[in-house]
Amino acid sequence: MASKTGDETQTRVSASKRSQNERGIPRLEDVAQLAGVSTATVSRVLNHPESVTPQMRHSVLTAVDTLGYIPHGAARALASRRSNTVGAVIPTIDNAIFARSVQAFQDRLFESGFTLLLASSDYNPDRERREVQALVEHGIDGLLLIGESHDPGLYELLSRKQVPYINTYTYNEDSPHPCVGFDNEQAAYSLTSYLLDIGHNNIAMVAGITQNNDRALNRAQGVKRALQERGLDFPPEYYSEWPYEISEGRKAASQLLASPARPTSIVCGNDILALGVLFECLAQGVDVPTQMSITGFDGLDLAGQVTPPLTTVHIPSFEMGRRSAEYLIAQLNNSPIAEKTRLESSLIIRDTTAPPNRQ
Amino acid sequence: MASKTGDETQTRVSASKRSQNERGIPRLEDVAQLAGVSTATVSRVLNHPESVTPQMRHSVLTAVDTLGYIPHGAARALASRRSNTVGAVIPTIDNAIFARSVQAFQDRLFESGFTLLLASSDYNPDRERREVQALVEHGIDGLLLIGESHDPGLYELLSRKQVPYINTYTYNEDSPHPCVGFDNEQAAYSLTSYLLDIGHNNIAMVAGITQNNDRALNRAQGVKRALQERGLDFPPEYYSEWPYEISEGRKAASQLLASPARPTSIVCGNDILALGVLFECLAQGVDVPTQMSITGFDGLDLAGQVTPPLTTVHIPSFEMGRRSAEYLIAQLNNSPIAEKTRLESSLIIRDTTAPPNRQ
DNA sequence: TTATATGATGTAAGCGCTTACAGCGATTGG
DNA sequence: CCAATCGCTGTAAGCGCTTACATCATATAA
Repeated sequence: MASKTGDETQTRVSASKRSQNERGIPRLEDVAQLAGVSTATVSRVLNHPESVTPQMRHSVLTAVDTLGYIPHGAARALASRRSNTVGAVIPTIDNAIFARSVQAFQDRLFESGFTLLLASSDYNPDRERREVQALVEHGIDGLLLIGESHDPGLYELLSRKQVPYINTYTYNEDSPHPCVGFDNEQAAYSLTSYLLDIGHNNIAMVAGITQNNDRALNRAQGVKRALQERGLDFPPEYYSEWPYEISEGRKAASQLLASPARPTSIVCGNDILALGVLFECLAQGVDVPTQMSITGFDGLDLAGQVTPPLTTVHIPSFEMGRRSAEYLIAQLNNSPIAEKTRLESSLIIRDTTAPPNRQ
Repeated sequence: MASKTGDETQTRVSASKRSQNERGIPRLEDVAQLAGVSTATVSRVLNHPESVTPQMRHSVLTAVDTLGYIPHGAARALASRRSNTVGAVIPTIDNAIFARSVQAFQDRLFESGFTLLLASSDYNPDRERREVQALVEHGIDGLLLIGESHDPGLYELLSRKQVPYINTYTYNEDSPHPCVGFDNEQAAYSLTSYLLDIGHNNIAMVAGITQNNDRALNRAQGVKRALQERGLDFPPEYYSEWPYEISEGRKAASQLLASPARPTSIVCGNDILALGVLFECLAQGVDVPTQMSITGFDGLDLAGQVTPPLTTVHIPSFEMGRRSAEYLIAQLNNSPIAEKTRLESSLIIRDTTAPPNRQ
């Protein structure tokens, strides 16, 4: 009866009921037809298998299989108001640290049936807003952002569209936004304090570009606070900002090394910059750590492999990714979950730091 | 007249015409209402602005603006059979080389209005197939893949769904699949020939894992071919395969260095492995290049920054990403474009290679 | 002037799903 | 024994767009 082409019932709607899929791609209706059930039932076995008898389930699944049926995501999203897609906009894809977070984020999402839509903004807030808009248009159910300072239009967009989001790589008690991260300022403060404790009072900083980058800014602020607490400060030539590239780190170091009053240590905004600084020192025959102490930030694998291995701050990149996914999943299920979670970073003291060489 | 809630016309279809969007999110219909035009017109100004009078365009755009309207991607995709979304599945996100390609790929797509859906497979073909399936479900218009050897089910899926795709990081004249890439085998062959030419005949290889990785396999084959051409071959302990990690490269090197008959040079499957090998040699006091020559593959920035800078093969990662995007865009517009494009890699001789030290 | 082409807009039928609701047979309680 | 309940399945109304087609006003040709 139902297993034939049949569309006798004079529903006025279905003037167009193509008995077979044109274009050759099977639709849910084709599955229903082949299994001899209604489309509703097919939809149920696909989405709520427990609400259907085992034999139904079996015959539908068989039909799905023989047709090689693949659900049409857009149609599904339109009808269910859920895309099972989550977005992430990161400053750059070309950074192992973000990569690790994103990997963890994606893996956790995958477990729960979500697909990740990834975009990068190249550290440009305007581009970030546009990327977010594109993602929102594509119907993402949730969004991951790096850091806290974003274009106001971006936040407005999200609230207008009621898209749950999470800021990561940052932790700010007083922020109105949910976040999963660590305290960059505090971490930089501790790191600098360690340097001060072992006797350095001649500290320079090779910072990242702080404009539009709250993480870089907070790190620089943490360093300054530690200094000021001991009555110290940067002379102007001891503080500079650079893009996160090894070659930039080298340039920064070469400036500092050429300075009449060399610092005894260089704090860097991240490991990439620190590696550049280290390589330049080595190239110029400046011994590390006896003649120069160097610190990084991020805890890249690489930092532990170079000679001498780099003193740095390990940040919970994996955990941030995973927890961020969990936050969004919870939001989407209306499960309770903390709006902010603070993770710890830790100082890893290796061989690029030592007390200064008193002369 | 039309600017009011009005739905007097007794169309039977619209039993449900909510005069205003519930849930507060404006729909295209709300824009039409506010602008006093039909939904078709709004759709036109959004998608084919040239087909509409300037004043129409203006008033519609104004309405879009005041409502903060954002198109609903799923609905658009369903109606137009185009998602403006392109997928990419890469083995790992945690590799600067893929990152650069993906960046270029994304940038080019962005120019043409596409959004990138990125996934990673962790070098696992089964997972790759599942990721592709998820992407296809989400309605991607095209797909980028790394390498040529993929699960047969994956290829079948793509052809059944008629999704255009491109293989990259590989170039194979005889493949039935479209590709944009370079010849890994040939590049490895040239590299090895160079080593042979400067006098090495005691060459070991620290390869990547070749299972399910045609690039790694081809590189290993290229090395072997160069060797065999001169009547040489690997003794068993001179060839081994390792995951792409610096620490693995160190382990590999430490085995080789402990061997009774040390090679005079080590060819590595990629730069990461080579860096590990280099670091281990340095740590063990083996001078590079006088006591050991080392080569990498990929041309990471980092490779040129370490001391001594690494001899490696530069691969056209940026170009591959960009060209791949162009291939897919052309396919989607039915524009003519070559099915295969061969790009060049180039040998970069730096300071980790030198003639062997005759003793 | 009238017929015809032209260009801009409106009408409404879907795109392929999900899901509220209705229907129906089997079970259960009184 | 009948009504109420329960568990499963089917019916059909959308979800928010795009686009073929119809319509209408205006320009053009004859």
